[in-house]
Amino acid sequence: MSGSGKRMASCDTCVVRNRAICAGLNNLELETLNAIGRRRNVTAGESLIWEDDDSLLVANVIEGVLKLTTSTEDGREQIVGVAYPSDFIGRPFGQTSSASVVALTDARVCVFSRNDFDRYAREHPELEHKLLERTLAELDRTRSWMMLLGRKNATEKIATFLLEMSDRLAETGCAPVIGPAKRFALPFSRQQVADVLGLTIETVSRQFTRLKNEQVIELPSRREVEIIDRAALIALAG
Amino acid sequence: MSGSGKRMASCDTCVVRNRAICAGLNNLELETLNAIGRRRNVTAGESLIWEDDDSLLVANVIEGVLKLTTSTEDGREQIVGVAYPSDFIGRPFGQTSSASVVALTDARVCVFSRNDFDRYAREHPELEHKLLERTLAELDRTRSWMMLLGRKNATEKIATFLLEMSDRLAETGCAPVIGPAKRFALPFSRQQVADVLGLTIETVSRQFTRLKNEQVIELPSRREVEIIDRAALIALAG
DNA sequence: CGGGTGTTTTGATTTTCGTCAAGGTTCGGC
DNA sequence: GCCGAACCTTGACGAAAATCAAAACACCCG
Repeated sequence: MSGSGKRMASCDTCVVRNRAICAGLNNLELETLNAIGRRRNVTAGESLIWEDDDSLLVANVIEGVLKLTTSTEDGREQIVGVAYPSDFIGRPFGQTSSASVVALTDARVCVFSRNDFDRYAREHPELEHKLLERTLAELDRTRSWMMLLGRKNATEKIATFLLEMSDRLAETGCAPVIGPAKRFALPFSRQQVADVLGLTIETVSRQFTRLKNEQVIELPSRREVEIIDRAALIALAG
Repeated sequence: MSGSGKRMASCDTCVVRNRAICAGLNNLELETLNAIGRRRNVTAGESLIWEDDDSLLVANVIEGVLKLTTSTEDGREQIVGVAYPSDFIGRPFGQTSSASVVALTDARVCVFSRNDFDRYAREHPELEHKLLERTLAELDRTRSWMMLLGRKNATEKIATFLLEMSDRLAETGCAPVIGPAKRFALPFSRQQVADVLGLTIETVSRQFTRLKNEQVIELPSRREVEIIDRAALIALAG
């Protein structure tokens, strides 16, 4: 038995084993990684990392959704990223983290101390490569979000957001879903949607209502969205 | 002689040799890298990479400043990044580039075909590591810019922008400047400042005028800025 | 040096979204 | 099933920035 006590369950059974940055490691490498990490459950609303803290942790998301946020002193908040299963979170390599990480749903993560992880990564180029690819992809996504924040109006923001949600949440589903989700549960409150899009909660609410009235979407409950007219949504996304 | 014809001048004399991702490579490694890259001059306004193109190139900036932009079909533009000497540009590893790259000033870059670079990088973990550190830093910067785009008002945006310019341009100077630049030449037109901040040119112009009237800055010419009251600027940046 | 072009500034007006305020809805606990 | 708290929606209003328009300025080139 490699693990004892609080060490994590074997990576063999990990549901993100083939999608996270640990994909491609052989059994021996995986065992070493196993030895420095541990599983942790985070309940919705709980913080995993604080802004400007020394960023002691990095982690892989196994299950659930988490938000990355930055805020100003006077309390304005902006969500700068969203982490889904198999995503990597935290800031390796010697900087303090520029964002806090808070669970939006109950979540399960596989955490490492930053130091342990840094050391391990430097010894395993294949893992660093995976991390690099992931970071480049995240940078691309972030940049296209800048376009949204800087140049799109409220309607375009909401439409773009709903389309992205429908794509991202489809990937997460257990069944091999073909294409984007038509109906899904939002992992965000209205305020959090506002914090993603750089809007106020009132504007978000009004836009949702408007899209519902125009039969573009249906809102079966507060947290659920059904896309009725995807083409219209795409047109509105600009 | 390793190089013939259009191959680049030796990296030995490169001014960013110790700051770019090639720092830390030994002479042999550098020679191989030398063999797949070449120097290129880009004049102000010229494109190096087009949005959604197959991104055939990656490059290191040797001298000058370049912008990374994305645009919507209807012509709205957002500058999503700015590259200074020693920065890396382009999208390695198999994706199409999500932004176009255009020179703001005359610039000199050291370009590689994406395929050559990818192959070389995978064989040189030390270089991949440098690239990873750089990408992580860029992601941090981009995220703090999202905060600005989503949650700051015009005054705060302009103040933050001027402070960042003063820091970034100081680093670039030849002399070992201590601290941020008090006076500097903007590499951006008013329209480009607007495209960085998600504002219109008129709003940018009015904010500049206002800061000048309030004696926070001086504007010796269209492209020059002098920071008179840095503390006030910091306070305004929010 | 002067004229033409493109850029920037300034002004007037409109639009969008934020703010403030009140009323509903949902949900969990007792 | 009722109560309270948190969350969401709606409305009226106001402020900030966008838009539209025109004038002023810088710069290039003959």
